Amino acid sequence: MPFPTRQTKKTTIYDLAELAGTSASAVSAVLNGTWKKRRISAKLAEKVTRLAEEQGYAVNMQASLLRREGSRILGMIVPKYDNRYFGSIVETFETMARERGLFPIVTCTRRDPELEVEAAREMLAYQVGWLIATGATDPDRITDLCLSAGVRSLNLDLPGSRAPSVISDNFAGAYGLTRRILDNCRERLGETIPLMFVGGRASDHNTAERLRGFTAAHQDAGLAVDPTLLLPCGYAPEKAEAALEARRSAGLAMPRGMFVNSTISLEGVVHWLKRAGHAGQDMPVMGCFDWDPFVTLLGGGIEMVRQDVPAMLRTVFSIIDSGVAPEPMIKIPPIDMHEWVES
Amino acid sequence: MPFPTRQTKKTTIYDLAELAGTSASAVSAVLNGTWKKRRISAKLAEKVTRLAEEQGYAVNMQASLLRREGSRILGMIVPKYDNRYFGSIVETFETMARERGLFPIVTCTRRDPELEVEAAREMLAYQVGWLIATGATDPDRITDLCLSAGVRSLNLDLPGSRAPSVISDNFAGAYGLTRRILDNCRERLGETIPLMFVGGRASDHNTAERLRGFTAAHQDAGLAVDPTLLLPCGYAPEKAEAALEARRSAGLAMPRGMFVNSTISLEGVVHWLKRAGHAGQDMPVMGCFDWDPFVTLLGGGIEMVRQDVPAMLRTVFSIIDSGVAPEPMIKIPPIDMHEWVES
DNA sequence: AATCAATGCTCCATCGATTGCGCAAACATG
DNA sequence: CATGTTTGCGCAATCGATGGAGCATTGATT
Repeated sequence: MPFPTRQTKKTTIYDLAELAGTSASAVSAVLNGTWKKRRISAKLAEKVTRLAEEQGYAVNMQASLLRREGSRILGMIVPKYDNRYFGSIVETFETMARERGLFPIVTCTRRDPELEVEAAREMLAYQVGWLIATGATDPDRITDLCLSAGVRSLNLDLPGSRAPSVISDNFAGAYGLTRRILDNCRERLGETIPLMFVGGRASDHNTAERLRGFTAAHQDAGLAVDPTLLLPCGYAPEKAEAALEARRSAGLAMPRGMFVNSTISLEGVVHWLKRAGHAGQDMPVMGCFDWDPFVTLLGGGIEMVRQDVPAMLRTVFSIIDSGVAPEPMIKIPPIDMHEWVES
Repeated sequence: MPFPTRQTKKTTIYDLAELAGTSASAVSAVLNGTWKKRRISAKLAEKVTRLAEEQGYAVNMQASLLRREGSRILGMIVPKYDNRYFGSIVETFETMARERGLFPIVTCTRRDPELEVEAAREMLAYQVGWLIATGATDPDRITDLCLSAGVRSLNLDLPGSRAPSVISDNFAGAYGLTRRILDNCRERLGETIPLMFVGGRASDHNTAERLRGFTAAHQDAGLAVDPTLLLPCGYAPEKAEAALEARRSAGLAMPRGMFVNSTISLEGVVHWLKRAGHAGQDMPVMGCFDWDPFVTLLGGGIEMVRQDVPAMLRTVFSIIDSGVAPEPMIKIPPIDMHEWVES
């Protein structure tokens, strides 16, 4: 059975004006709440409101925004929806935008630099008032687009140099995480050993900072970082898996302690460990920069760092609300997550 | 250091017209590609294009869409971003919309019926051409809103009665999953026993269908379903955990086999199992309706059903492209996922 | 009764892009 | 040279909502 869907004409304020026997501007005033200022009687207001309800009227935002001055739209671009971190960023962003009567538009760019720029252009065409570039591969390119369109922008998660940036304190987070992994090594392996670092892009700021924290923690523990153990192979699970597999087929030993740079990389790491038979007692001592509930439940006492999304977005919105950022780069301390360990 | 961001005026086609020494309509024609039809010379076209580039011009979609007839915007509402299923729905939706030159707007309603309606209204105000209601608690309410606004709508994941619906074949998926769990019971426990059913809402179509599949599989295995083991307690992890804890404190025995109705419920279940000390050898034989990579890696041989998101969205877009649905409810078979088991 | 203020609304320009219509100029044809 | 035809572009109305300005009523005041 075919199932066509009719396409009726939309009700406008002119239709309502006709039905109510009044003018379009009166209807407009009633429906956008300025009717008291414009001295429309309560009686007419009620009548119009009732008619609007009956007719299922919805204001045409296109027309409304065209006429109004400032845009009520907030744009956000985000790399992926496949992990809890970005998922909660988007969810929190939408909630906070709506609390302010703003309309959030979010779009995902799949870590594709071309798509990132394309999406930013589209958002500008839709007259966003702000553009939040989350985890962008080239934040400054987006900032430039926004500047030339007269739109304010912010960087989130990954910093840029030409717009205010709100990011995690990656150095401190990585330093603490590394120390916790090393402590676990001492406890479980009886010795501290240089850890492997897997995942992320060496070119991005966050990975660089995390490597710096990783290195500092090693030094403070009296350990030298083993450069052959640094594998910033990208974010996709397959990349991490391939990097580990390459090491194995080169005859290199399995690392006994690991710092994994995201849950999405961890996915590849754990998969490889299972396939390679290192999943049980033989599992390395691990930590992950990012949080996922199932990782908590994975066993093996994996340490995690949970980025403080609510604090990050409170900061983002305080900048949006005030129009001013206190400093060009704001670092939010992440939260240590100790895995619940079987007793 | 304060970090203010300037807000310059936006370039319009009138600005470009002035710079190029031509009219706004010529500029418009050049920039929207209709210039050949309107017999604008290639020379002028090139000049305008160059100027637009230089000035960082972006069309004002508000104005453009106001004048144009059909909307190029697709709206989608989605309950949550906290699991792989909805994440991939959104990602696939955005990708496929963009492939068609359409602009996707997605918003998350946190399973809140009020917010759902509110979000739908907002989408209508933004003149979406279609509204895809994903996992809506009250799809028909949204359909009605759309109908009265003359906007076409579709239901995804959870069906409604007044708009075409694209959903998973929940009965078949649950039937197969239940059989697989029962098979694993025979293998690991030496006997097949009635399973527990945890998570979801008894009132929603999917949960009802899955319960039907669950029941049919029990019958076909010669087992009676134990009604005290049916716990459709909602989707939040805490709900599942609380339901299990309530059973425990009532002195009821731990089930030895479980059908969990979503990864998000599984999160609560696994957490409870760990806390209650049932995580190791004592872990029940489990299956989950939905897929998550870390669950694959969790151990314990958890069977999963992965809903076929690409197929579901291909179907959605074939309806959007053609404007016609072959039938009111289209069921997409989900995919069995067998956990990789340690050898 | 005349004046003034308050009340309750309407008129119309405007936001930026689109598009039907039409008007010159260039060119072709007989 | 007169009459089409093509090329190249501009004019002005339009989409729906908004808000400044202004115009009738009604009521209050002296």
